[in-house]
Amino acid sequence: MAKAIPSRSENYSEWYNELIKKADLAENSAVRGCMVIKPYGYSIWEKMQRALDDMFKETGHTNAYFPLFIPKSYLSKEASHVEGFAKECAVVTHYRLKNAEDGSGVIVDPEAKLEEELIVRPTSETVIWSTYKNWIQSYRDLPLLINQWANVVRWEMRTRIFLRTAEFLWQEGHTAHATADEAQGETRQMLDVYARFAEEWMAVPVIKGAKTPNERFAGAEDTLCIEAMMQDGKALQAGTSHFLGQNFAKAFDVQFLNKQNQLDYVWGTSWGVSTRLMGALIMAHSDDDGLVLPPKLAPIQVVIVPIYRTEEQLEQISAKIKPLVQELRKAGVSVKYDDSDANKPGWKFAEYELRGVPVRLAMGGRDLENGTVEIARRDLKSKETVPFEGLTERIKALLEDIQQTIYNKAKAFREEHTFTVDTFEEFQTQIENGFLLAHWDGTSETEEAIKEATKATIRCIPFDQQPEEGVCVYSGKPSKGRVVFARAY
RNA sequence: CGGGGUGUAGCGCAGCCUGGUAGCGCGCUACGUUCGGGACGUAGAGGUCGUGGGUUCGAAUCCCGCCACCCCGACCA
Repeated sequence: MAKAIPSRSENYSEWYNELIKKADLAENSAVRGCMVIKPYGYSIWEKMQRALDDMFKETGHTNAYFPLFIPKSYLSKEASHVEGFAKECAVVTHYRLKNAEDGSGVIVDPEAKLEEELIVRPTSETVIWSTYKNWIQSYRDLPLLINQWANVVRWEMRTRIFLRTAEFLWQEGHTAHATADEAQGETRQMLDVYARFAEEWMAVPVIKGAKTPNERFAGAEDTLCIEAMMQDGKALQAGTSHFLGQNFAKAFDVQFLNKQNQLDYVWGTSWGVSTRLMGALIMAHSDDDGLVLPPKLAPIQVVIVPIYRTEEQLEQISAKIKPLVQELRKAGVSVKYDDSDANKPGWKFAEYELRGVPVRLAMGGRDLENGTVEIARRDLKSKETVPFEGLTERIKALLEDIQQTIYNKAKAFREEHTFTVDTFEEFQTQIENGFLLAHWDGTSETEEAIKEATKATIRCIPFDQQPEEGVCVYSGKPSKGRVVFARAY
């Protein structure tokens, strides 16, 4: 069998790039740093969107849409926000083109300069809070719980498909509340939603925690995150939820009359996950033969391949398979019967493995005689011959088992690659291998120094941190608990 | 944005050093044989050699600019 993609051990990032191309998920576009998400990849994203959107609705949010363009003056209203994003903004300066006089093509019409430049949104806090000002007068208008699905642009220096592209798709929730407590509750609630989505749908275990002040979102009082481990031991920030305090309310003058008839600024949150989740999904589970998808997000959960010599044989097989396909669909299983004559069975097997289809059935002459079918699972690369009867129930159970098995595998991997370290020497050798739990003195200086020396950052101060007296792995100063260090994407 | 590398058919590559008819494998088309792990034979189709200049009788090949991608840094979801 021809090797379709490089192995993870040979070259991890080449494996990642080739896998994305060969599995038909996405490709680079003609535009620097921007990707084309292909139909197969996009259908995974749609499944993610659907599940997340349902969870947002269940927690009381509604969707809305705000403009792509942000007046330049809005961005500068919140001081630390503009500082965080200024270096990576695309700016619209003109609104018209014209034919060049030398006939060389079209040029920007210098006559058509905008009075005020427009920023292509890198995130929408500013345009949304400027709108909320008009929507909120009273505590009766609160809480305001809104989400939008959108694209944003951040002019990154170095891009990687799905993980960091100049344009990416995401959702951003923006909420306003009457009290700090309520906003903090919302911040935590949405982080929990993200964690549940990552673990139950993506089968990716995550660590929930808070960012250090250094790593906080520009304009936030507190940033919560979920962190996942990839198969090279590096961390990927999979979602963030920010408590904005009254920062944006003050910057955009969003005040309300509370029940005591006093004027006060509202409390805000924002939270988001992006197409970066696609990168997490790929890197968490896939192997050297291709993609491994959790059944809950797989566009095709079951593929059925007939094996035949003659037209008659194919007809006999199809006569058995087609009712099964109907039955599976009725049971909510997405299934593809690949009876195309274009490729041979062996080719199809390899192709669907590359695309990460969780379950494959094969039926040939032998099975016709015996009333059996061959059933193979992608995650373990195992196969067995089973009776044709009762297949629907068997497949439903198998899909659940695969979902759980790949979650358990990813979790076991993370545990095997998480180390408790107490000396800086240990820290420096073990940081190659995964996550480190180490004491930290709580200062930005130490955090920076460790980053400088090891390229590792504090991924989060975990919520489930055990109170434990200790000394900082770097400075030797006192610490009250261990934080998670790792190299990150 | 700094350092290194790559760009030739849909994909993977050779040719470039030493300028002179653009090649190989896979894929594609047709027909036949095949079909339980990426089949085989025969006959075909497919190229502004990334792009713009320059040198030359002549440029994929030599020189300069630009663009894109990959790897390593700094920055970041």
